[in-house]
Amino acid sequence: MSHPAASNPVPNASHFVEEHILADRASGQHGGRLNTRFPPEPNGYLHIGHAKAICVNFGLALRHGGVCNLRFDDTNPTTEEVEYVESIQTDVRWLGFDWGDNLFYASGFFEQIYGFAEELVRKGLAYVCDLSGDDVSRYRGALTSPGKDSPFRSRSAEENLALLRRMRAGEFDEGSRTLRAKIDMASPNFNLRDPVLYRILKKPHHRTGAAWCIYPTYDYAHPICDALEGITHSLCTLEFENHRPLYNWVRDNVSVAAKPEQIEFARLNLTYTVLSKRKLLRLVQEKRVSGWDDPRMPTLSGLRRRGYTPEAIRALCERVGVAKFNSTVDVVQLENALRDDLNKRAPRAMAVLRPLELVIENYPAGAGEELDAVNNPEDPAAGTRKVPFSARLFIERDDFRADPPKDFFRLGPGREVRLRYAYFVTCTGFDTDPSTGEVIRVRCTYDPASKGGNSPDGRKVKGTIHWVSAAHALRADVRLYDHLFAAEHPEDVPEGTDFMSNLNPRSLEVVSGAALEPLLASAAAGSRWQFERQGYFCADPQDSRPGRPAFHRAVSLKDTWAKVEKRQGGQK
RNA sequence: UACCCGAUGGUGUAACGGCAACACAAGAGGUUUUGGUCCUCUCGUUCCUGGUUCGAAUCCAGGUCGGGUAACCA
Repeated sequence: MSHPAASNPVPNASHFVEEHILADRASGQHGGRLNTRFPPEPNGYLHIGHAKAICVNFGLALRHGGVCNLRFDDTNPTTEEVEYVESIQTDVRWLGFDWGDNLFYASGFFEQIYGFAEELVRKGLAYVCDLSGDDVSRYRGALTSPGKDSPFRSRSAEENLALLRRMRAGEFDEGSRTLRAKIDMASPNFNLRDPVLYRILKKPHHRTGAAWCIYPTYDYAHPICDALEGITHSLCTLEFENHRPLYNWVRDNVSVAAKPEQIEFARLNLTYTVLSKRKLLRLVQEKRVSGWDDPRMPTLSGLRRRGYTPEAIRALCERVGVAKFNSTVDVVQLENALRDDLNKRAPRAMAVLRPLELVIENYPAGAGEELDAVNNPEDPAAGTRKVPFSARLFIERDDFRADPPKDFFRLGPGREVRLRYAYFVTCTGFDTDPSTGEVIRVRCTYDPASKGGNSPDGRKVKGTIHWVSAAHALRADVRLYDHLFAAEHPEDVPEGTDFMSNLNPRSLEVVSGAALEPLLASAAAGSRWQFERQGYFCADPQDSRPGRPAFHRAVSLKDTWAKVEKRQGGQK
């Protein structure tokens, strides 16, 4: 029977899952209700891939007056910890979603899940199997050949029930027995070749403590939790497609009233990034990053610390869409979503990352003044501020060239530029370190008539550069980041190596002694700024010291000049 | 070799049998006190072959290519 969605397109649906749901509601499926769920396993921190699942599940509920539950899928105590339970809640809230009272744990249903196991046993649909792990997998058969029945498959319901109860009571060793569904050892779908429902795990659980020594598997527990919570649409990723028949088997063979349906969609992949909890855990454990919240990590805590906004992440999730094609999104999409958001909101400030002294020879020594600067040209309501100016400034080392190429618009001998919000200055010369040849000071004169950066005589300059008064500069440490991985697809590696070999050795550059405009001394922890002409930066309390703040560069501004220069370099 | 799923510009998505659209990237130009922002323009014989139809990205058949699946992980 075809689904209503197939023959009756639904307007206002932005993707196939939404279309499916709207069709269900229109036809009265699930009593017309919508209840989704986000079911993380608390064995790691949430990352940008989870953000997509969160946005899809919570977003759908929000848009259509439904409910989205947060459920911890904590059926395997060997890898799960409370630290993760807490971070996951923090991250989901930070992303901007609220589960209200609908917080659940699979472990909260353990008693009922077990009860359904006894039901399956009584119905002759499950049996206790004494095969070892190796034998279970041997009996399962291969891709092209059917499996064969376990010798324990035909035990009586009474015997199975007794055995199951003894399993629960802890009478058997870990790994010595399992409860298995009796389905079809010859099924072309491996998931139906008598899947394990319960295994013996003599491990304490972070919520149920020592109450259990048998734990249900995902395939068995998940549909039951969904049904018990009244989930209508159980959304998951593509690799569970083959599990759907098993999902339905469990749902239909235990006495739960609800009939949730599983729908699969493609997970998010990003270039220059790995998104697997196992791999991220390795980066943390092997100390290739400073922790789960290292600003280079694709975790939500890392992105947050880096300066990403929840709005930008949600915008990305909206833009990538929901489909069944396994794709990889260019990481510049993420970066661009942040630029988009922060361009509108972030206050501007001037910050010189690599200071080079600029002396204005005709500006009265020892004098100074305060100049007006616009806080955000995109937002007039943000107002203006005063910036201190004097004869000795710092400018960006990159903004001066002793021998500038033709299309370099910045400062060079004899050239005139605008100091943003200040004056036009003309370079009169520069001093070098006699031993190294390095430029240590640039000299110039200013035009008093150009105060504020205006040119009353209509004179044009191609370049406008930022600056900070040397005497007023706030010294700070600034961390510049590049992709954590140097390869576009980090998992594409030659035989014998793994994704770790693609780590980018230059993913972190610490610039110490940047010169910032004094205003930044009051930057609140986590506040985000645009350092003019450079990028968006976030104040980090963890790395700051008194009088010496630290900033992370969340993302650079687009840099047309860098592109031009690179192209010219490539021509040579 | 079995089963399941998929295929639309460089990338990610849209189209619901009727002019292939949007975002990003790339390129060209314009505006600009950020080489930012903003604006304009350029960039596709919809994987192939055949069929149904007045008409196919869409429906059908066969193929090709890609992904997933043989944990007591989720």
